[in-house]
Amino acid sequence: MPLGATEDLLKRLEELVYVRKRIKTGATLYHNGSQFHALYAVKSGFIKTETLHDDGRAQITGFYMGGEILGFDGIAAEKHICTAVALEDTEVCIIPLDRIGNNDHGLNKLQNHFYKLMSKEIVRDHTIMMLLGSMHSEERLAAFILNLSHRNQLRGYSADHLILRMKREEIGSYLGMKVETVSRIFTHFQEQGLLEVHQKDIKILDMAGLKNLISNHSSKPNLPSKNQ
Amino acid sequence: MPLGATEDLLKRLEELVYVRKRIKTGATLYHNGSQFHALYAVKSGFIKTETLHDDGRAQITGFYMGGEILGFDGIAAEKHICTAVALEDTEVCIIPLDRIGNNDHGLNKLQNHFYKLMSKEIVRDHTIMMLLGSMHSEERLAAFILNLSHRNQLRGYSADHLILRMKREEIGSYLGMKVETVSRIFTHFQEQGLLEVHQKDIKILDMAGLKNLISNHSSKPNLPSKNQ
DNA sequence: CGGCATCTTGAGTTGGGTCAATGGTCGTGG
DNA sequence: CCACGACCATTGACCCAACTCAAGATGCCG
Repeated sequence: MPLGATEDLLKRLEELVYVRKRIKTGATLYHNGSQFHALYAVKSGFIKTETLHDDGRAQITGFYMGGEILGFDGIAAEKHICTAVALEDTEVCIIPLDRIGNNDHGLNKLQNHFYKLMSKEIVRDHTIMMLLGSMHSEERLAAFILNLSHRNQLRGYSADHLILRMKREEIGSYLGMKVETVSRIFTHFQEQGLLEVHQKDIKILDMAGLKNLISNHSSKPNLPSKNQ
Repeated sequence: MPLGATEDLLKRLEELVYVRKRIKTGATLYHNGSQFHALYAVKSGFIKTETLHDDGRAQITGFYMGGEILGFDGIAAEKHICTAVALEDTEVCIIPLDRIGNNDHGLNKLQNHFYKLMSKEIVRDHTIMMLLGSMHSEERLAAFILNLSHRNQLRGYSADHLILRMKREEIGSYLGMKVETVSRIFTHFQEQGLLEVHQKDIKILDMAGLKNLISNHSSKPNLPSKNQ
């Protein structure tokens, strides 16, 4: 989720909210069903959120890296509807939501910021719905890589060198496909000269080629619908 | 999107926000890319929102009926990222967002309500990601029908009699499948004695059977992932 | 160096897509 | 009131993208 110029917000938050928390690789920050207490801003590290279905199926709903905020799902019912797990040692800032409501200190802008953040999360979700609902596997993976690249860049890192924090299975869960498919597509992209892949170390060789893959490919399920 | 006991909020809004708007069948409330001005509460009627991809592909991201609020996607960048189209003659209340920010009149609770509504939208989106990412077509359609039924019930109507406001193609776009598949599954459900289908008029004959279909069926893409 | 987890690759199957034809339903005009 | 045409829904036959199952390969950690 590209947060853009949220840096100022984060700085202001740091002044207000000094409570930090460290989560070790594999540990959970909150659980599906647990009471909602606060939002969390990722300081460093990497977190995945996943929803569990009754029958055991899981869907990863998001990956969060430095500068991004998670936990918005918990506000609605005051309990979380997904589980947040650290994929590497991670440090978060805890943001109790009531702080945001009490705007005695001219924090009105903060409120607006939060509306925007939540809206951004909604926009992100719509993008993923688009991915899942109307793109082929190759397009989804290309879009995923490009998104990670973009976020890497926003955080001041290279746009064409990524180190994946999640395993293939998790990419698959996020993008709605099986591990084997993810793996095959990585191989394929490498054969096409789009990527150079060494396990979790990815170099983007042909950014334009990847982008092209998304916009030019033909449709899967749906055509534009001119209602009426 | 089940909004539950939002009735009181709507009532209070009505006092504040007397601006109404009527949208005829097929007309749009706002467009992809247009400036964000306000949120909209559906008074009566039915609205779909759809995102357009550059290459012409479309994905329907939501259906909104009486008592539900749309437009949250526009807050982030102050422009809408989807298009809202009325599927039948519809009346909405216009909710300019700045009203929510200015809480001189003890509207703090209103703010919190809005956080909750946005969070609910996020939760809803996660549910759909789950649908699209890890369920088979039959399960998706079953979940869709059950969701409509539930919302119908919340609004005081029958739980087992629905009149679909959208066409098959739109259901397909929302659920990530083609019209033909939607149609075949309706036929199949009818053969199974789960539904009685006459065009857009749907009677649910076996609610339990539909629910069962969702939780008991085996997985498609992903198994639970016990990280580490 | 061995054991375990993750990733890759292959072969075979299938759910759902494509294409094409038919059947309903509704609104409009003669 | 009926006929025509437009749009939508259904059905069938065929096909392919992605899944399943089954080895291997690779890498990691004790």
